[in-house]
Amino acid sequence: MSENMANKKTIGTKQKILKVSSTLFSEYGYKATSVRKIASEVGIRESALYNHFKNKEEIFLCVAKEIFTTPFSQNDSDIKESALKGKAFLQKFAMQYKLLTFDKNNENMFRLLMIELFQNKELREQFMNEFHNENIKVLSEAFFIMMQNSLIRSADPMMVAYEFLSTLFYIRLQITLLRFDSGSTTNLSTQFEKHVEFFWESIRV
Amino acid sequence: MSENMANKKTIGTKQKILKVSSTLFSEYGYKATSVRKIASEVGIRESALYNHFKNKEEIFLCVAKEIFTTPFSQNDSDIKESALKGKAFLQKFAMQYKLLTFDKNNENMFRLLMIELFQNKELREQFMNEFHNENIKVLSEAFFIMMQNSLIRSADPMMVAYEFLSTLFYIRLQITLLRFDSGSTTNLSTQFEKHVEFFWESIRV
DNA sequence: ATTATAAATGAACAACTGTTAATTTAACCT
DNA sequence: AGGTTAAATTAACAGTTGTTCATTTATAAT
Repeated sequence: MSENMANKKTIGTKQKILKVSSTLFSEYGYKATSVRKIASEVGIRESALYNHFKNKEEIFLCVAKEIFTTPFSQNDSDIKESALKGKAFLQKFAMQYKLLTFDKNNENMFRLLMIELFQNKELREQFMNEFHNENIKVLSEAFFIMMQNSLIRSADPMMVAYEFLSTLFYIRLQITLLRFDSGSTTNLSTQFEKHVEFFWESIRV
Repeated sequence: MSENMANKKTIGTKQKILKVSSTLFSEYGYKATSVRKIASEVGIRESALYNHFKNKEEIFLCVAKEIFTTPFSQNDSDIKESALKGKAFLQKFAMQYKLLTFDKNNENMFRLLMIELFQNKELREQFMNEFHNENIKVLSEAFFIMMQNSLIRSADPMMVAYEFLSTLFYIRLQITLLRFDSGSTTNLSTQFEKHVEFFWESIRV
């Protein structure tokens, strides 16, 4: 019971530190975010941070770990099934991508990723693996199945996956940029759907 | 004569400062690059920098100005002519994009752009205007002409331009990331050509 | 009530930041 | 040779950085 309560309180401020840090890091980047700024927004002195984290970098690593917790993951049997639906699969995939783009938390994480991409080697590798390769894998499996069932014209599935994914990424980057300056994204928000339409017309047999 | 020589010397170190700064900024970003580091790599004391630039920001702005000096720019008559060649136009465009990607100086500038994209509003706007809109304009004009001449299937030219450009950007980002870690880009270097091939098959009538 | 433990505080540290001032060095023109 | 001027140096500033340490405060268990 003692541990429970103690933990509860600890986790309370610890979580608060992570939340505040996440916001600050994703706005100003690692270097420009000072431990004093974090502490002041949490409501404690900077020395109190060190009761919860070894140092600034540990805080950052904890925040960065959340970047790649993709909320949607499809297992292989799912893919096999939905890939048979052809266009509907692409629509679903693009819609999930769109949801991530407009989700407040994911938006912050994406911005943090972009800011620190060239500063942090580990982040770079994770970007390649979990952001790129993972999506390419899912997509190319789906395109392969579509080709087998003659839903789309035959080509290198990985190539097709690359083409489909790259535009999604570019749309997301542009939207994130616009929203960072509180700009309107009404024009771009339908881009995901338009992309699927265009792409399907490009590959369907 | 006096002014000439004096200027020559001034421009000598001034240029050297810009060159060194460009390298450092594009590796560590603005905040993490100190004036002392710049000065030491130039071979002077940090106070001597202020004989050439008002402050650190002015150095950065001078460096940043070079980001968008696109070495290739096509005027309207050029576009009209080469667009009629259809696929060849896309190949030429992609090849120029590829050259920029692998050009040492442009590579640094691109990295700097990515690093500071979410830190500098002016850079963000310039990215949108000169990096995105400018290319979209050229491409959509070309696609429009191709549609008029029934070289490609009819669609919204800007939409098609967007689709074509986004993949080029994504390839460039990936190559720049790999090269930053001295990774091999042999797989990706042919991606530009593959993209054109795939895309042309997607739109040709 | 006493004790044990975790969390927060205030103060200080050494290192680093961008920038300024006074001064010296070096190159050029007359 | 003397004078002018730009460019470099040395030294210092005030502020910020991440981090540590001794101390106090608060919480929960015995």
